[in-house]
Amino acid sequence: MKTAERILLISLDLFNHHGEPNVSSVDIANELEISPGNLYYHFKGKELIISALFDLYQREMSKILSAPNKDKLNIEEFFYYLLLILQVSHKFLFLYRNPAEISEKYPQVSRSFQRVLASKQKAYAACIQSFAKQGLFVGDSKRQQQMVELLGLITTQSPNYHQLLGRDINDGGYMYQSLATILFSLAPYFNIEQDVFHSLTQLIENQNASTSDHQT
Amino acid sequence: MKTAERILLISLDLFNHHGEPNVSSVDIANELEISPGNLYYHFKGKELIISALFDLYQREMSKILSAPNKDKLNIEEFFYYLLLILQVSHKFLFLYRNPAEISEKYPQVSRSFQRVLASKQKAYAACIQSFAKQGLFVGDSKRQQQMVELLGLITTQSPNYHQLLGRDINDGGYMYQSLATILFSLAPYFNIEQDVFHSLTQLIENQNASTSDHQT
DNA sequence: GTCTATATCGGGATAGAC
DNA sequence: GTCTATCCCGATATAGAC
Repeated sequence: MKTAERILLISLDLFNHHGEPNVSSVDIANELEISPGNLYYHFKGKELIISALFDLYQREMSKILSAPNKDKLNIEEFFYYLLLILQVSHKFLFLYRNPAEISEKYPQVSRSFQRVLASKQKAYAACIQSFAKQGLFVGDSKRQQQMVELLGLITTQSPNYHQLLGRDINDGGYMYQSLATILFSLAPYFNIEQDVFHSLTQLIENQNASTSDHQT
Repeated sequence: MKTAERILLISLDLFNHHGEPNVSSVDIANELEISPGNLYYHFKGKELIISALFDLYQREMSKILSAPNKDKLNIEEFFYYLLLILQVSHKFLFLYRNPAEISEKYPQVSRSFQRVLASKQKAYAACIQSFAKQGLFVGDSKRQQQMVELLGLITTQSPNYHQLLGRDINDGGYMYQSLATILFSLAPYFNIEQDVFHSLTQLIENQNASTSDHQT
């Protein structure tokens, strides 16, 4: 593997685990067992590493966002869609962790990030609207908007929340808990058969159990 | 006002606005128009400032948490209770912003913080349980737990969420939006008269409007 | 209590040899 | 492409005068 690529992968890993500000260029170089000088040959500063990582994130996220045919989405597809989004977000966790700092230190990245998130919200809105049209979601436009807001909150902030409470988030088990929470909030507004709801619940719980065996 | 106290107040303000890691001791000294040496006379390092601030937070928060008589809580009281919690959290916003970093740099504070949050979750659970006993909340214990989880997520993470989307959070207007979101998620599981629900919605919206006139 | 001056340290950044 | 050596700078921390 090329050095430049290795740098990005290791940096991503370190940023996700320790938080971007806690990782210095020297840390990255040490972890790779190369010299700081060499690191700077490939990326002239942490800022460039971060924007390269952000580009990766952006590409992966927009691929997913544009994927579903939102005209006749069903509920299982929707939850799978949410899971994909959670997984990409998890892969680039560090971006979600300190909005205040990112926007102070890397305003460029921050603005692009906000655009990505805005299009994510738009995609959610499209999904809910599609459900409403199909008669699956029962609620006026204000409630639809509330639902979109709640989806955004849960999908972007649940890792922070779990970490705040001191839970281990590295294994990503929190993602299934997030899906369960979404299902919980969504269900009352949803016009779905009991067995679909039930099987979806089971599915999420099983996944959750399989990743969280060793948690508190 | 004593210098030590002034230091705490200014530090709190700077931390909340710019994020703790972006504020150096010199910044604090400059803002106060005192010398760095003088600052160190009062607090030997940022760490001590932070734990002093945390003590203030802890005291204010536990006063609120212990306040309500949870035996026969009504819904209006509950929302007022939530508002108080949101307000204290907002006052000490910086604590909520970077769980990863706080826990790496100040493990002591981080652990105490987790204890406070745990007791907050307990208080939510007690409220929901009380509602359930009064027949106001309709849902098995699993749903009650989900509700507690969602309350925790919304009340701790909504400022991060709004900031992530680039919204201005300094005026605290997001708090009413959070209450609206909570009402939205809670309502379907709640057995309340239409007019109570309606007046509560109105109340929250009016408050929201009065703070968010100048927002996007 | 408050100041000035200074020491120390770590991260960011670059030059030049290999 | 990679290394070593070095520089710069900002943040932390302390000593000693007033």
